[in-house]
Amino acid sequence: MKLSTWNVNSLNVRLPQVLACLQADPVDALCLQELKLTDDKFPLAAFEEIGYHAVFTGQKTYNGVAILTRAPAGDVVKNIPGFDDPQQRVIAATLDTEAGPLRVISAYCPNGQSVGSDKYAYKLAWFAALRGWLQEELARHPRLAVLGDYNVAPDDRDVHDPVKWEGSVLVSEPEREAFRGLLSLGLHDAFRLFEQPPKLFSWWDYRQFAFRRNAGLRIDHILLSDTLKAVCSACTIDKAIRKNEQPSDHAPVIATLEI
DNA sequence: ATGGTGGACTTTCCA
Repeated sequence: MKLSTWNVNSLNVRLPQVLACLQADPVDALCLQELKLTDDKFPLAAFEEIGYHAVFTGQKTYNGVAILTRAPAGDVVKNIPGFDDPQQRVIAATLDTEAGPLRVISAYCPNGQSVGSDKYAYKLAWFAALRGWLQEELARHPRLAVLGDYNVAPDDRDVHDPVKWEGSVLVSEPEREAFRGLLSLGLHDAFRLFEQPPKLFSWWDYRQFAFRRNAGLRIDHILLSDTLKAVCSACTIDKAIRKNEQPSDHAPVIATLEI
Protein backbone atom coordinates (compact mmCIF):
# COMPACT_ATOMS: atom_id res chain seq x y z
CA MET A 1 0.00 0.00 0.00
CA LYS A 2 0.99 3.61 -0.49
CA LEU A 3 0.74 6.58 1.88
CA SER A 4 1.28 10.15 0.74
CA THR A 5 1.35 13.67 2.15
CA TRP A 6 0.93 17.02 0.42
CA ASN A 7 0.68 20.58 1.68
CA VAL A 8 -1.70 21.96 -0.97
CA ASN A 9 -1.75 25.63 0.15
CA SER A 10 -5.52 26.07 -0.47
CA LEU A 11 -7.63 23.06 -1.37
CA ASN A 12 -9.95 25.38 -3.31
CA VAL A 13 -7.19 26.28 -5.73
CA ARG A 14 -5.50 22.88 -5.78
CA LEU A 15 -8.55 20.59 -5.99
CA PRO A 16 -8.12 19.75 -9.71
CA GLN A 17 -4.46 18.89 -9.07
CA VAL A 18 -5.33 16.71 -6.07
CA LEU A 19 -7.92 14.83 -8.10
CA ALA A 20 -5.49 14.37 -11.00
CA CYS A 21 -2.81 13.22 -8.60
CA LEU A 22 -5.07 10.57 -7.05
CA GLN A 23 -6.22 9.33 -10.44
CA ALA A 24 -2.64 9.08 -11.71
CA ASP A 25 -1.47 7.29 -8.54
CA PRO A 26 -4.39 6.02 -6.43
CA VAL A 27 -2.61 5.90 -3.07
CA ASP A 28 -4.38 4.24 -0.15
CA ALA A 29 -4.16 7.36 1.99
CA LEU A 30 -3.33 10.96 1.10
CA CYS A 31 -2.75 13.40 3.95
CA LEU A 32 -3.39 17.05 3.09
CA GLN A 33 -2.34 20.23 4.88
CA GLU A 34 -3.19 23.91 4.55
CA LEU A 35 -6.71 23.36 3.28
CA LYS A 36 -7.53 27.01 4.04
CA LEU A 37 -11.26 26.35 4.10
CA THR A 38 -14.04 25.63 6.59
CA ASP A 39 -15.59 22.17 6.86
CA ASP A 40 -18.77 23.27 5.07
CA LYS A 41 -16.64 24.16 2.02
CA PHE A 42 -14.75 20.85 1.95
CA PRO A 43 -15.19 19.29 -1.54
CA LEU A 44 -16.25 15.87 -0.22
CA ALA A 45 -18.43 15.00 -3.24
CA ALA A 46 -15.53 15.50 -5.67
CA PHE A 47 -13.45 12.96 -3.76
CA GLU A 48 -16.33 10.52 -3.38
CA GLU A 49 -16.87 10.64 -7.14
CA ILE A 50 -13.39 9.20 -7.69
CA GLY A 51 -13.80 6.59 -4.97
CA TYR A 52 -12.24 8.25 -1.94
CA HIS A 53 -13.45 8.78 1.60
CA ALA A 54 -12.32 11.80 3.59
CA VAL A 55 -11.96 12.97 7.16
CA PHE A 56 -11.03 16.58 7.73
CA THR A 57 -10.88 19.49 10.11
CA GLY A 58 -10.68 22.97 8.65
CA GLN A 59 -10.96 26.62 9.54
CA LYS A 60 -11.35 29.87 7.68
CA THR A 61 -8.28 31.19 5.77
CA TYR A 62 -5.53 29.27 7.58
CA ASN A 63 -4.39 25.74 8.41
CA GLY A 64 -6.78 22.80 8.02
CA VAL A 65 -5.86 19.13 7.50
CA ALA A 66 -7.46 16.05 5.94
CA ILE A 67 -6.92 12.37 5.25
CA LEU A 68 -8.30 10.94 2.00
CA THR A 69 -8.58 7.15 1.92
CA ARG A 70 -9.73 4.51 -0.53
CA ALA A 71 -11.34 2.51 2.30
CA PRO A 72 -13.41 4.06 5.08
CA ALA A 73 -11.39 5.22 8.10
CA GLY A 74 -12.46 5.09 11.75
CA ASP A 75 -11.47 6.26 15.24
CA VAL A 76 -11.03 9.87 14.09
CA VAL A 77 -9.26 12.31 16.42
CA LYS A 78 -9.00 16.03 15.64
CA ASN A 79 -6.33 18.19 17.28
CA ILE A 80 -3.82 17.12 19.89
CA PRO A 81 -5.81 15.87 22.91
CA GLY A 82 -5.26 18.13 25.92
CA PHE A 83 -3.57 20.88 23.86
CA ASP A 84 -6.11 23.64 23.59
CA ASP A 85 -5.61 25.27 20.19
CA PRO A 86 -8.03 26.98 17.80
CA GLN A 87 -5.65 26.24 14.89
CA GLN A 88 -6.68 23.09 13.03
CA ARG A 89 -3.38 21.29 12.48
CA VAL A 90 -3.90 17.60 13.19
CA ILE A 91 -6.23 14.76 12.31
CA ALA A 92 -5.82 11.04 12.98
CA ALA A 93 -7.73 8.04 11.64
CA THR A 94 -7.40 4.26 11.54
CA LEU A 95 -7.47 2.05 8.44
CA ASP A 96 -8.05 -1.69 8.43
CA THR A 97 -5.39 -3.66 6.57
CA GLU A 98 -4.67 -7.36 6.18
CA ALA A 99 -1.76 -6.86 8.57
CA GLY A 100 -4.03 -5.24 11.17
CA PRO A 101 -5.08 -1.66 11.98
CA LEU A 102 -2.94 1.14 10.53
CA ARG A 103 -3.02 4.49 12.31
CA VAL A 104 -2.50 7.49 10.03
CA ILE A 105 -1.93 11.06 11.24
CA SER A 106 -1.92 14.18 9.04
CA ALA A 107 -0.03 17.03 10.70
CA TYR A 108 0.59 20.65 9.79
CA CYS A 109 3.27 21.77 12.23
CA PRO A 110 3.56 25.53 12.87
CA ASN A 111 5.91 27.52 10.65
CA GLY A 112 7.43 29.54 13.50
CA GLN A 113 7.86 32.76 11.47
CA SER A 114 11.30 33.69 12.85
CA VAL A 115 13.58 32.48 15.62
CA GLY A 116 12.63 34.13 18.90
CA SER A 117 9.17 35.27 17.81
CA ASP A 118 5.92 34.40 19.61
CA LYS A 119 5.08 32.03 16.75
CA TYR A 120 8.43 30.30 17.23
CA ALA A 121 7.65 29.74 20.93
CA TYR A 122 4.24 28.39 19.91
CA LYS A 123 5.93 26.06 17.43
CA LEU A 124 8.22 24.56 20.08
CA ALA A 125 5.33 24.21 22.56
CA TRP A 126 3.27 22.57 19.81
CA PHE A 127 6.03 20.06 19.07
CA ALA A 128 6.28 19.20 22.77
CA ALA A 129 2.54 18.54 22.88
CA LEU A 130 2.72 16.51 19.66
CA ARG A 131 5.50 14.39 21.13
CA GLY A 132 3.48 13.63 24.26
CA TRP A 133 0.49 12.57 22.22
CA LEU A 134 2.52 10.51 19.74
CA GLN A 135 4.04 8.61 22.64
CA GLU A 136 0.51 7.55 23.61
CA GLU A 137 -0.45 6.83 20.00
CA LEU A 138 2.60 4.58 19.58
CA ALA A 139 1.65 2.63 22.69
CA ARG A 140 -1.83 2.11 21.24
CA HIS A 141 -0.91 1.56 17.58
CA PRO A 142 2.19 -0.44 16.61
CA ARG A 143 1.47 0.42 12.98
CA LEU A 144 1.68 4.24 13.15
CA ALA A 145 2.47 6.65 10.29
CA VAL A 146 2.72 10.40 10.94
CA LEU A 147 2.70 12.35 7.69
CA GLY A 148 2.79 16.05 7.07
CA ASP A 149 4.47 19.40 6.81
CA TYR A 150 6.79 19.51 9.84
CA ASN A 151 8.31 22.87 8.90
CA VAL A 152 11.69 21.49 9.95
CA ALA A 153 14.62 20.50 7.72
CA PRO A 154 16.16 17.75 9.87
CA ASP A 155 19.78 18.18 8.78
CA ASP A 156 21.99 20.04 6.33
CA ARG A 157 21.36 17.54 3.52
CA ASP A 158 17.79 18.85 3.60
CA VAL A 159 18.82 22.46 2.93
CA HIS A 160 19.89 23.85 -0.46
CA ASP A 161 22.31 26.33 1.13
CA PRO A 162 23.08 25.32 4.72
CA VAL A 163 25.45 28.24 5.28
CA LYS A 164 22.87 30.81 4.26
CA TRP A 165 20.14 29.10 6.31
CA GLU A 166 22.20 28.40 9.42
CA GLY A 167 20.21 29.23 12.56
CA SER A 168 17.13 30.38 10.62
CA VAL A 169 13.59 29.28 11.27
CA LEU A 170 12.88 25.79 9.79
CA VAL A 171 16.55 24.91 10.36
CA SER A 172 17.47 26.17 13.87
CA GLU A 173 18.85 23.74 16.41
CA PRO A 174 15.86 23.87 18.82
CA GLU A 175 13.55 22.96 15.93
CA ARG A 176 15.82 20.12 14.82
CA GLU A 177 15.95 18.96 18.44
CA ALA A 178 12.16 18.94 18.55
CA PHE A 179 12.10 16.86 15.37
CA ARG A 180 14.67 14.42 16.77
CA GLY A 181 12.48 14.23 19.87
CA LEU A 182 9.78 12.67 17.71
CA LEU A 183 12.26 10.18 16.24
CA SER A 184 13.43 9.27 19.75
CA LEU A 185 9.96 7.89 20.46
CA GLY A 186 10.67 5.15 17.94
CA LEU A 187 9.71 6.86 14.70
CA HIS A 188 11.77 6.82 11.50
CA ASP A 189 12.12 9.31 8.67
CA ALA A 190 10.97 7.11 5.75
CA PHE A 191 12.91 9.16 3.20
CA ARG A 192 16.23 8.41 4.92
CA LEU A 193 15.62 4.67 5.01
CA PHE A 194 16.76 4.60 1.39
CA GLU A 195 19.51 5.95 -0.79
CA GLN A 196 18.25 9.23 -2.23
CA PRO A 197 19.38 11.66 -4.90
CA PRO A 198 21.23 14.66 -3.43
CA LYS A 199 19.47 18.03 -3.19
CA LEU A 200 15.96 16.61 -3.33
CA PHE A 201 13.58 18.87 -1.43
CA SER A 202 9.83 19.08 -0.75
CA TRP A 203 9.28 22.85 -0.56
CA TRP A 204 10.46 25.78 -2.64
CA ASP A 205 9.51 29.39 -1.91
CA TYR A 206 7.30 31.02 -4.54
CA ARG A 207 9.67 33.97 -4.60
CA GLN A 208 12.94 34.59 -6.44
CA PHE A 209 12.58 31.66 -8.84
CA ALA A 210 13.38 29.34 -5.95
CA PHE A 211 12.09 26.23 -7.72
CA ARG A 212 13.99 26.99 -10.90
CA ARG A 213 17.14 27.34 -8.81
CA ASN A 214 16.24 24.27 -6.71
CA ALA A 215 16.53 26.58 -3.71
CA GLY A 216 14.42 24.32 -1.50
CA LEU A 217 14.17 22.58 1.83
CA ARG A 218 12.97 19.10 2.77
CA ILE A 219 10.38 19.90 5.45
CA ASP A 220 7.58 17.44 4.54
CA HIS A 221 8.11 14.04 6.11
CA ILE A 222 6.65 10.60 6.62
CA LEU A 223 7.51 9.16 10.02
CA LEU A 224 7.00 5.43 10.54
CA SER A 225 6.89 3.27 13.66
CA ASP A 226 9.32 0.32 13.96
CA THR A 227 6.67 -2.08 12.67
CA LEU A 228 6.03 0.02 9.57
CA LYS A 229 9.71 0.76 8.99
CA ALA A 230 10.20 -2.99 8.65
CA VAL A 231 7.73 -3.16 5.74
CA CYS A 232 8.59 0.14 4.02
CA SER A 233 10.11 -0.52 0.58
CA ALA A 234 10.34 3.00 -0.88
CA CYS A 235 9.96 6.70 -0.16
CA THR A 236 9.98 9.32 -2.91
CA ILE A 237 9.21 13.00 -3.46
CA ASP A 238 7.09 13.80 -6.51
CA LYS A 239 9.01 16.91 -7.50
CA ALA A 240 7.34 17.05 -10.94
CA ILE A 241 4.08 18.22 -9.29
CA ARG A 242 5.83 21.47 -8.37
CA LYS A 243 6.19 22.19 -12.13
CA ASN A 244 2.39 22.37 -12.59
CA GLU A 245 0.59 25.55 -13.55
CA GLN A 246 -0.55 27.26 -10.33
CA PRO A 247 1.50 24.90 -8.19
CA SER A 248 1.48 24.49 -4.44
CA ASP A 249 4.82 25.54 -3.00
CA HIS A 250 5.15 21.95 -1.67
CA ALA A 251 5.57 18.63 -3.49
CA PRO A 252 4.00 15.34 -2.32
CA VAL A 253 6.00 12.72 -0.42
CA ILE A 254 4.99 9.07 -1.00
CA ALA A 255 5.90 5.95 1.00
CA THR A 256 5.30 2.37 -0.14
CA LEU A 257 4.52 -0.25 2.51
CA GLU A 258 4.51 -3.98 1.76
CA ILE A 259 1.23 -4.67 3.53
C1' DA B 1 18.53 45.89 1.50
C1' DT B 2 13.64 43.40 4.78
C1' DG B 3 12.53 43.07 -0.98
C1' DG B 4 10.32 38.95 -3.56
C1' DT B 5 5.19 35.57 -4.71
C1' DG B 6 0.91 33.41 -3.75
C1' DG B 7 -3.52 32.65 -1.17
C1' DA B 8 -7.45 34.53 1.46
C1' DC B 9 -9.55 38.55 2.46
C1' DT B 10 -8.91 42.80 3.11
C1' DT B 11 -6.42 47.09 2.53
C1' DT B 12 -3.08 43.06 5.84
C1' DC B 13 -1.83 38.42 7.61
C1' DC B 14 0.54 34.34 6.84
C1' DA B 15 3.76 31.34 4.73
